[in-house]
Amino acid sequence: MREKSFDAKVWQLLRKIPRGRVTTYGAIAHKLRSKGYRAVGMACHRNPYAPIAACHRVVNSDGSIGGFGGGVKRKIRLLEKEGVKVRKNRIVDFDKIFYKF
DNA sequence: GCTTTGACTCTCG
DNA sequence: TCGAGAGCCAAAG
Repeated sequence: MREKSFDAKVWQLLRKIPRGRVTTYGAIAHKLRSKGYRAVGMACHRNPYAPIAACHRVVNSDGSIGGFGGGVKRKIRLLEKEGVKVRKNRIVDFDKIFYKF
């Protein structure tokens, strides 16, 4: 695996996130040796692996949901369904469910 | 090939 | 706790 665009790498990483766990754009960017936090977010938005890449499991560094194509509410709903508790657009026990690569 | 945009993050008040 | 401003990277036009 190589010769892939920055976005492709992001999608590959997202798919590694276990269910019930969340990560941050910064963590992904750091893993990619880049500071393109924003680029990571765009990769999710442009992600063709919608159901494969856990774009909804990626949140802001503060544990806030951030944004989601289609509605943040939708993202929260998915997270709660996976076992992640969300309170006022913020992840509960974010430090505990935070997935480190 | 340069300019604009975006699902971000950090710092200051 | 919340709001505003500045900085960084990559893809699309």
